[in-house]
Amino acid sequence: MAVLEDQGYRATAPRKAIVNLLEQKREGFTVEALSDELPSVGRATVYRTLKLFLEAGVVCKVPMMDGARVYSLTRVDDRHYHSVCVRCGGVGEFKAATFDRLLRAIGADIPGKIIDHRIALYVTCDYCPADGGKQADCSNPLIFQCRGPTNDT
Amino acid sequence: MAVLEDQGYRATAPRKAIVNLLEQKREGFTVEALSDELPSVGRATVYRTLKLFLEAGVVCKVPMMDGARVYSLTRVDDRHYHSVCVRCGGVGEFKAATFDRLLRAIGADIPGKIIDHRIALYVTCDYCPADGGKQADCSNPLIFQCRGPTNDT
DNA sequence: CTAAAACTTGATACTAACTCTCAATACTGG
DNA sequence: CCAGTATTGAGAGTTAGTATCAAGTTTTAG
Repeated sequence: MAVLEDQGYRATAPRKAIVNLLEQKREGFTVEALSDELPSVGRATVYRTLKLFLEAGVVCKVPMMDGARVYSLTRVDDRHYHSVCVRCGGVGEFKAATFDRLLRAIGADIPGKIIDHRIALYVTCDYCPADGGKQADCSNPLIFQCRGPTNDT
Repeated sequence: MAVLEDQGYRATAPRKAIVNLLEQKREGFTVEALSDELPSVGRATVYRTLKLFLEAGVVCKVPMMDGARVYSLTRVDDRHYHSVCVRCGGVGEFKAATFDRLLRAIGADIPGKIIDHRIALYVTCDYCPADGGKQADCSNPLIFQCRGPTNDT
């Protein structure tokens, strides 16, 4: 919220309501679903606000395995990658120095310069009830740290 | 085309027309755009055919930087990654053993099992006319081989 | 070769997911 | 409190894609 105010946006009631709801969500969500949970807020406003949040970095847009794209609250501020559990739907964020380094290395092999990338991993997380229980039952911490095999720091 | 017949589909005129057009495309394309270029083929058929081609592995669905998803003819048969030039729009395919290996390693750091991934790199390719000329002028080979830094084979 | 069966097509209707418009409302600084 | 700016909500409009179904093709059995 403060992030928005820093950028000159107002902290209005609808926006607060949305942030509030976002903070409780471990799964990615569609704008439509969010809107349904906030009948007091107009659909257009939810769309507008999410777009605003995306630009402000408050949320990330994450591709699902079926190609659908959902939003997810940003938990790790700087450059990170996403993992999505196909069972509980939890959207995790992780940093991976190795990935970063590898991207640079690959950049050297590719006839061109890498200026951006899109990376998402689909997983079955260890915290899911094995019986495929609901997302709410999953204690996945959602934030990981990956060292990778060649980390030498 | 043969791929389709192997799977029991018929090689009909519309399908041939579509494959034909695809082979000339270096850029990713939307179904809509393709359909415009094939006025003799119904829109629904183009959609159906592309979906069929996607399942048969004849084309890939590649995310653009703005989130739009376009199709692109498959040039490398087995597991590969995509690079998209943001200038010429050329969709390249490359294999990267390092990536594969790294994914496995990261899998060990993540509390869960990686079952799939989505990776795309956005580049400015070296073959583009520096003045940002058209895609047609770009001689990007579209297929690369990336060894990466830790390749020991 | 012929006819029935199976597959494929095209036109159109329909749906989902947004975006746009604009009058009404809420905030803010002075 | 007031004027000016930002924000909102409702609904119309757009875009991309799916569903339906009668008509046309291709294949297969005879």
